[in-house]
Amino acid sequence: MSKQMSVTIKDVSKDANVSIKTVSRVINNEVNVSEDTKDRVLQSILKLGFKPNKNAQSLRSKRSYMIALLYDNPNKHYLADIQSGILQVCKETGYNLVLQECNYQNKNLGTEIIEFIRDFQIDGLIVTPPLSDMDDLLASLDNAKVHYSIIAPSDKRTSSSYVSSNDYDATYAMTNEIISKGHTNIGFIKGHQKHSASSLRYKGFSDAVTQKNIPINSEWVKEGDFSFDSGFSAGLEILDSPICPSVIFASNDYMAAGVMKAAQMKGIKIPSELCIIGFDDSPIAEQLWPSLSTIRQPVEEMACHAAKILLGTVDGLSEKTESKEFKSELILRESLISLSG
Amino acid sequence: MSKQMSVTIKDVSKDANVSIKTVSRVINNEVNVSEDTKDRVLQSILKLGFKPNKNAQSLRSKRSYMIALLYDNPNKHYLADIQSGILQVCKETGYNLVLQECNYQNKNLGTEIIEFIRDFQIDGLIVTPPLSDMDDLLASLDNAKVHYSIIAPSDKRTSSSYVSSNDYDATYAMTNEIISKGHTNIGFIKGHQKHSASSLRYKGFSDAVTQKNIPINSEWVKEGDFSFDSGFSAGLEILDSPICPSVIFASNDYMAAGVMKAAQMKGIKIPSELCIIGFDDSPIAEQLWPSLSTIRQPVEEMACHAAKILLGTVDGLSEKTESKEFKSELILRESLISLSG
DNA sequence: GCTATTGCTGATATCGTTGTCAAAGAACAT
DNA sequence: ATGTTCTTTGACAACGATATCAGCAATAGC
Repeated sequence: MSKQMSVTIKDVSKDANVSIKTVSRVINNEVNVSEDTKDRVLQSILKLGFKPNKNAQSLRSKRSYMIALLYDNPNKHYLADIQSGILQVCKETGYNLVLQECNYQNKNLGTEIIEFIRDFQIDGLIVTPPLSDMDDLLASLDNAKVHYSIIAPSDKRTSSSYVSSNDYDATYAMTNEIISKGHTNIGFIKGHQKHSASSLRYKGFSDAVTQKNIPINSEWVKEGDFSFDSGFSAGLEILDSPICPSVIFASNDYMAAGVMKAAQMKGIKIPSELCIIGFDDSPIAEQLWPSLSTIRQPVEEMACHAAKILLGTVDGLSEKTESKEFKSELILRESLISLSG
Repeated sequence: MSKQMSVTIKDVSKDANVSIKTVSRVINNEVNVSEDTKDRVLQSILKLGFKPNKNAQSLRSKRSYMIALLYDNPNKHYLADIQSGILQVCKETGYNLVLQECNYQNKNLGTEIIEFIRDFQIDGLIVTPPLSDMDDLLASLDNAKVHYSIIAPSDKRTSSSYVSSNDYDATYAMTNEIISKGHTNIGFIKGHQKHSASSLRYKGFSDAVTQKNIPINSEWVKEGDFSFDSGFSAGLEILDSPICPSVIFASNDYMAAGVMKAAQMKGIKIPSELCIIGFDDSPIAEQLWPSLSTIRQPVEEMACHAAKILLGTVDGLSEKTESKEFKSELILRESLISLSG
């Protein structure tokens, strides 16, 4: 054991008394290897503790066994959930995950990413919002024949590999829930313009109220950017209106938390004087008091599925997986009650 | 441009009319290349858009230009900050970051990690708590001659490559701040046993009160695990005591948030009836109402520094960087006020 | 019985770099 | 003029895998 040399395919071939090519065949599960030799090779592999050298494999076969996560998202919990989901699949399949932080305003993003993929021979990408909405980026990727799967794209028809959630249906349903509790004065805080989810969520809300003939008061509709601070200032603005709504529906939980803080600072009691609704079921939703009613999206599962889709197209061994829309779930907690009086 | 072949060192060597070895010398900034030929080669590289193939480099030189982040930490914000810090340095140096989630209870962790490093020829590791406290793991790494740098290790003397924070000093100072505001009935919620930070933080607290001859009421000292839920239940227990403390100091912000929720559910007013202190200056600290007094650690900077240390030992080009202890900062917000009456 | 097909196997080239080593020329000392 | 050292350079092997292609049995088809 004085030599720290690692075991190579050559050592295995000697031990099993076959050619290196045959060992390679066994490793890669190729057909046309007799059961007999296959067993012999597998035994030698086990005996010697052989592990194929990934770099050599990559060099020759142009595959790196690495996928990258593309993101430009300030929501750390969201990202962490995405990462967990992907890592689960990676662990099962022996792939590895590389992080690639992007700036969606970067003009050269497409070329830079393609360069990155070439440099490291990354096998595939998982694209997250808001990058999933950048058609020109996706076009560059298509053009360069890069494998990728998208989480929550705006336009599902353009791409065959995606996972999405039913943002529209979710806010639509939640809005009806709000209305059923007797509320008619409802404020809404939109999310970041660049996220397709923002417009979908708003549309679900506005369609629901419009169908019940409830007017939308434009003073109560503000634009945020999914951050706590933007929710906080939007909340202050709305609560400064001459007449206040009895509910504010924010497009995510962080903004809802901002609204809650704004209300509490103004001495407005929640939920008796103001109900607040969020979106995402972030940990903070349950940690606030009163706890936030919100909408749960199975983010981790979605990421898991996205990784499976990607590896299905990239890896011959993995089974093919279909695109899928995930259903959201209404979570009703303390911050929403029936309108009193 | 019909052929999608990438430019290799061979093409460059032809274009510059030198041998491939000379091109290699230029790429790797080796000495003993005349200015003249160096310029010529650099020009050709630029002209042809040559990028060395990382897999070939790795295969031959046994370096992958990848470092891995080892973690087993449920605190997603903490991890996200760590990742950001490391990624900054990676971006500058051309390295890439691979994530490796671990289970600190896994008996074979050491061998599995070493196997992972061998498989992907990972150049170095950054080890985060609680893994940074596992002496046997670090011993395995030393034994396998793996390069690594540690974030917040328990015992700074054993390792030369680490970044740490002054947890003890920070809680000591904060406790004095609390006492200076007239409080003598102080509760404390410890963190996860396995984290060295937990005992350091508690010791800072207990030393400070003991020095002022303030007794520690064991009913007000609970053990949590850094999670919101553990803080919540510890909070409930403490607040069920016959006499309540006027301050509860939690070992991190999530547990502090749990205490706050527990208090608010019981109708206890914060901060007039109960002050709450956290640790970490997580985003939630500012998002709660009243906002949390806490202690800020420069986590992202620390991670940045840890990455620099690692690359200094791994990469000949990067400059050597020293281990460092980072100073924490007291953040005084609404949740701590002077004792009234 | 002879050719065509199929299944299994191995020799050798190859991927794109870096490492080894030797050679050529310049510079310097004797 | 000669030997020694230093600088600069290139030919070729090597890293550890996969790809190509050819060879050899065994089976099938006529």
